[in-house]
Order: sequence, then structure tokens, then C-alpha cells
Amino acid sequence: MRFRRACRIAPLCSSRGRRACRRSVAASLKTLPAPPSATPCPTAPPGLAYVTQQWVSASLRRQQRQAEGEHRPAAEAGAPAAAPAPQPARPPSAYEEWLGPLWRPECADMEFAELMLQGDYDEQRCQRIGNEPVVQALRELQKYEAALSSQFLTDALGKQVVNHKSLAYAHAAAVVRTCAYRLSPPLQPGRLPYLADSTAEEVSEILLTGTCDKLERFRRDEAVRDSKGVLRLDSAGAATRRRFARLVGVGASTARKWWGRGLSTCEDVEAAAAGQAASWQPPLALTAAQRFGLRYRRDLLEGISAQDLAEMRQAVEAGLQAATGVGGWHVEVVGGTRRQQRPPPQAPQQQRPPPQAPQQPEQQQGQQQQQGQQQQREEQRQGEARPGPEAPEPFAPRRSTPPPAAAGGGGGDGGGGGGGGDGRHPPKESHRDLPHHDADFVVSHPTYAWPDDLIDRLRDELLDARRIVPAEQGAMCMLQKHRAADLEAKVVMEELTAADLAPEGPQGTVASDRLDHMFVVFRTGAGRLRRMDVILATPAQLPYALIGWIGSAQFNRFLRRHLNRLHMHLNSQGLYRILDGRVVRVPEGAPPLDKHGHGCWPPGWGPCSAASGGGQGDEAPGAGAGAGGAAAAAAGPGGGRPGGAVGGGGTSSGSDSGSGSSRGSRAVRSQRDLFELLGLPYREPYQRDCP
DNA sequence: CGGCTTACG
DNA sequence: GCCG
DNA sequence: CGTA
Repeated sequence: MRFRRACRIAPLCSSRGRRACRRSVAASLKTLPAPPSATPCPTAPPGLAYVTQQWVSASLRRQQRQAEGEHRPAAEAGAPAAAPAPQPARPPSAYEEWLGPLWRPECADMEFAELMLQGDYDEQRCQRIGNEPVVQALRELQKYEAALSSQFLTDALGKQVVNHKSLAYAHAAAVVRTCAYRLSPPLQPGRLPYLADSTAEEVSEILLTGTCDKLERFRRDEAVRDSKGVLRLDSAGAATRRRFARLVGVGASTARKWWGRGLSTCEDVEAAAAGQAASWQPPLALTAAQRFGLRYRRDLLEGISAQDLAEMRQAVEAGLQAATGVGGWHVEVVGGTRRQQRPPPQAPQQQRPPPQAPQQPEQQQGQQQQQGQQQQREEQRQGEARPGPEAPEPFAPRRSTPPPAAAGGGGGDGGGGGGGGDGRHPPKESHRDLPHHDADFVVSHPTYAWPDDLIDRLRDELLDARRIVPAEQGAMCMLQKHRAADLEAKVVMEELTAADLAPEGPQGTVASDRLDHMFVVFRTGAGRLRRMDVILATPAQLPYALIGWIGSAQFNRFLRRHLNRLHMHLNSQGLYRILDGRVVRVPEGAPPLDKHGHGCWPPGWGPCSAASGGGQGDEAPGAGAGAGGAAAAAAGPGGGRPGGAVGGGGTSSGSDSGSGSSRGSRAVRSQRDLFELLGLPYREPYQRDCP
């Protein structure tokens, strides 16, 4: 609001740049180094380059002049901007420092979502560098915002928009987690992605004091102010509402309702539900799921142990075998539990270097390294929110929340809480890095074509074996069955509103792959209850399911947002794009798109991979459209055997390579394949732990 | 100034 | 709240 | 409105 008026007059001004709007753009940029490749617009007088506001914003934000090529306005739209005199020397950009060794030249003109996909979100790495306390604070803020407003906010016009407050903290936390160097107190706005004025200020406060005003108010259930200083209505009770919302079956909405009734503990809720509370109002109505989540909260909120995990996995395997009569099932751990698994339990000087992933051992920018990684991890675990062994003083111990009382409260906040130490497991609990509260498995079979109702059969088997809790008891026991819904309509709608294409309208070109999903409550041998998700994926969709379900959620957002910007669509079953008005699978039906909107095969993926491979897979509209659609339809495992079609050798059954640019020669069979296809650096699951 | 992941019960 |  |  503040600068908008001025910016409307002068379109070249950054909408955020108070400084930029006041000073001249040229003056602002004069302090910025220019890359050697300053290409003037061909239609402009010499020395003049037409650029868009995005270019100015990006240049200012990144403290580095961006390449103009992508930012030229379509026509006479913009006012001419004087290009600063090109300076040959280009010092490293701020973002280059931020990414450290992960930075590569291409990063210079990436949008933020793609830039974020270059990062390494390994929590232990962040611990070593010393920024993890900031991450935890930001994540706590994010959780409070999410507990206050759930996924959506209602804007002034009554439209539902995503919770940008929560999202902003998630972005900030992710940026800090992957930061290559140790942050120090005055954080300059714009120094890091997603950290502009408002959030950078809060981070600075966190760096100085270990906390910030808003966080402390959240913790005390007080209302907070927005960045303009306006007291936010309905922002009170964040800590309590977040504790409520952790219960299974309780979201932000219910939490707000409970808080509004004056309830502040789970015991309060139980009493209110029993009608014991205020007699002047009716007993609190609970759903079956809420009753269940409330009753078994101690079990369900507890982290799962390695033994739990093994038990669940075994039960799933046994259930699958019993339900189908065949063995050989792949049951892969996904979710947060997977992200917490370190690659080698320990392999300091093992003679086995990672076979495929050179993956530089570690880039430690910040401090010198203690060798005993194991030992160090242990120390950090105990210290939790305290600074690491190096005792850096900028961080003050932050402990304003009550101890993780065993009672209904359910533990303080983000960092610790866990409290898995009930005497079941002797002290040697190995790696109990804040264990996730549920277990997720992606299940597949390389050759067996399972029946459509496998997920039901599996549930029945597990029920019969009394390994899962039936829905009648209020436990969530839900199935999701091969929907694939209206991806078609959705994607087509996004792409061509003009409707000048596809006169016959969208047709079912994308096979409705099945991806069945069951989320239930598991009963361990010791009688504990644990949340469990099982996802069935065909071999063709397995890599997509793994990436999607390993997450993190924020990682998926970055990934999917990036692909959206490239006019592609990613979900847990595949990657899609529009070709001639039809939704086709990538790479089976068409090459991926680059940032210019051109279909382009990465090396080794093109129609004839033997020849150079980097070929521009142009697709003039009209060429080979039918082939693409047919390929897409056939690509899905459809009714047939899951593994067969795509799983074979490296060559697609080359029906025709004449117009072959829309058919690749390789299938995506692994997560690594998909990263490669998309030109993204591969990240191990533990490196995808964006908060 | 519009968008912010994508599904499903 | 921040980016395009 | 809940779940992932």
C-alpha cells in the first residue's frame, strides 16, 4: 500500500523499494556491479536498454545486476532506463555466499522457487554452521501462524488466499537452514532470499536476543501486531491453539473454537465435552476423530521409535503378502521419518564412497569441525535450543515455555517436546532426532499387477490381524482410491483460457493412474498406538510418489511452484504439460519445458540419445500431437501390468522417430532421474528437510 | 497487483 | 510477507 | 473442515 501509488506512476520502480523509488534507479544500480554480458536491447539507442520492473527488482534485491535478456518488456511498454556503465569485475553476489559451494552460474537468473531447490536443508549441517536456533524460532512462528489461520486467510474482499504469514516464515526458515555461513546480528534486508524488511528485522532480533517480541507474545497467548503495528484481531491464544491443533482431528478452526470457549488444556476440553464445565452452555460437541485423538493423545503425539517403524513395516509387508499371495513387495519409508534417516549410519573412512553420488562430503563454511560427529550430535540433542558446543553468545537461551509436562498440555514447542524417555528403551536410543509422530510407507511391486481393491484388502488384513484400529472406534481409517480427478480440466484451464485450441475439448488423455492411500492408526506389539500412512504406487509413478511423500511439504511447494512457472504440473503420480491442447506426460509424451517455454530434452533424454542428445526438441504446434496424446494414454499402467511398458530397457519402443521430438528415449525410474530431467541438483531425502 | 502445491475424505 |  |  505504501508505495503503490508512486510505483504506478513510475513502472520501473520496485514495488517494495522505498529506497529505489526515492533515488533514481540508475543511482541505485550504480553501486551494483554489472556483469560483463550487458546486452543492450537491439531496438534501443546505443547505451540504452529497456527492461521490466522485474529486472529492476531482481537486480536490487540480489544486489547484482541481472541479465537483461529475460526482462525486456514486450514492446514499447517501459520507459528507457540508462544502463550503468558496465564494470568488468563482478564480485560474488550475496546469494552466491548464501548458497556457498552449491551456487553455480546458472543460479544468477533463477526465480526464487528454483533457487531454493538448489539448497541443502540438512538440519545437522545447519546445526554445525550455527543457524539452526534461528530456524527453530522461525519455524515456531510459522506454526503459530498456521495454528491461527490454517491454510487460508480471508482477504479484504472475502477471497480465500493462502496463509501468507505462515508461508513467509516457512520461506524464511528454509532460507536460513540452507544458508552456507553463520548469520550475525544485523541482517540486511535483501541479503537473503525471502528476507526483506519485515522478516529480516525479526531475524535480526532473533540473532541478537534468541527470540523476538512476536514469538514471545505468541508463547504467552497474547495478541500480536502485524508489520504495520496494527493489533491483529483473533491472534490471541496462539500457543494454546497450536497445542489443540496438534491433536488428530483438530485443525485451526476447531482450535479457535475451543480457545473461544475459554478452554486451554486438553483436560478442559474433556471436561467441556462431558458437560462438566460451564453448565450454562451445552456440552462441547466432538467428532469421533477428535474424541479418539484426545483420548489417545499421549500415544499419538509421541514420536515413533525405530522398533515401531520396523514393526509397522513388517506388518504391512505381511499384510500385502496375505492379501495378494505374492511376495517381493517394496515397502519404502517416506515422510519425515525418511528425511531423518542419515545415509550411512557412520562411514567416516569406510572404503565405500557413495557409488553414484559424489556429493561433496560436506561444505563447512562456518566453523572448524569437531570430528566426533556422533558425539557432537549427542551434545546438540541435549542442548536442544542452546547454542552448540562453540558457545556463540549471540543466542540467548530461549526457554519461556513450561517443561514438557506429561499431562495433557503435550509439551512446549517446536524444539524439544519429544520426551520419548519413558523407560521402555534404555538410554541407548541411538538417533532419536525428534522422531516424527507418524510413519509413512510407499508400497510398490516391480512386476505384479495388483487388483484395484488391494488397498481395501490390505486394510482388511491388518484389521483381521488387529494391527490397526477400526474406524468404529473413532480412529481415522481412511482410504483414498484412484481418483486422478480432474487434472485434465485443471491443467488445461490454467494453460489456455483463450480456448482457441482443442476445439473438441479436453479428453481423457491422461490415464487415471491409481495411487491408493490409506491412513490409519497402528497398534504396536506393546499396545501403543501410532499413526501410519500407506501409499500404493505403480512402478511408473513410484519416483513421483517417493518425491512427493518424502517431502518435505515445503520442498514440494518449491518444486511444484517452479514447475508451474515452467507451465508444467507435478503431483505424486507424474509430471505433465500441455501439448497442443492436451495434457501429456513428461517425458513419455513430450519433453520438459525450459524457462523460455521451449520443449528441450536434457542430454541423454532425447529421441535419439545416441546423437548429442542436447537437441532442441522444438514442437511446432501441429506436429505429432496425436502421437503425444497416444503415448501419454498408453504410458499409464492403466489396467495392465504396472511394470511392463515403461520399465524395459533404456529405449522406448520407438514407434516412430520421424517427428520424434515429442518422445523421449528414457523413462523416469528413480528420483534421481526426475531431478536430472528437470535440471535440478539431486538432493538426498535428509537434504530436503525444508521447514 | 496477483499468486502463493496438490491432492483427497 | 515477498516475489514476479 | 479434516488429512497427507
